[in-house]
Amino acid sequence: MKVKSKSDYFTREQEQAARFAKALGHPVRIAILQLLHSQTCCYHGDMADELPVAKSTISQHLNELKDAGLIQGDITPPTVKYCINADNWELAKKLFNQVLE
Amino acid sequence: MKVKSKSDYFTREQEQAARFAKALGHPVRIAILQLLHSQTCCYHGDMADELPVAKSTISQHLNELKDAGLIQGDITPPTVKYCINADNWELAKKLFNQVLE
DNA sequence: AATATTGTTCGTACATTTGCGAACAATACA
DNA sequence: TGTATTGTTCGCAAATGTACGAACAATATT
Repeated sequence: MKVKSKSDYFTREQEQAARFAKALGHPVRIAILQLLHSQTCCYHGDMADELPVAKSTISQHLNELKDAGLIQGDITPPTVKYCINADNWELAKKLFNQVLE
Repeated sequence: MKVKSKSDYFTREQEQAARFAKALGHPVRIAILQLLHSQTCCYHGDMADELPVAKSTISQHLNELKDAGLIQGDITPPTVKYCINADNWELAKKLFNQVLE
């Protein structure tokens, strides 16, 4: 007998808004997004120089932003150039504004 | 000898944006904000009826939203009427929009 | 083939978050 | 004074998040 799954209680918009918000919910990730947006610093290594955390930690934060769809990586070894996913960023802003109409 | 504290690496805006975002980073809390905004359901008990979590869990989520400054509670025992903190909600939206200019 | 550069993954440790039911507090009512 | 009603707090368990250095992978350079 099938019990109503938890994901049925929330709309896709609610889940998506929460997902985006969670990804933004750390100062390092906010800073990463701003660095990416400034265009002067799209490479992982450049960010590691700017931010007060280990590069492995930055890798994790980059992954979370990537999984949330807020950024995308352009791999040309040995460097990786990260960019903001403009479409999803717009979507995120739209959802946030939409939460309270 | 004073070592640079971690909070010095991020601006107040970055910290505040991350704080708001973190508070929004859960479907239940998104739903709570929307229920509050709909005005038909400002009491804790009403939310407990709508949401698929225990009332004690809702209490925790309400506290997190309150601590983040996104809502405020109007206590008239035995009920508590929660309302959105409009000023901070505006600030949050402003900060989110401001993150990427 | 060695070496250097860039970034990810792994292993570990610790803190925070999420969730529940039980117990508690505070008021209103019988 | 019982007894509902409404929410919060407590105690616990499990999951997730944060952070680091070491090890690894992939390429470019010597």
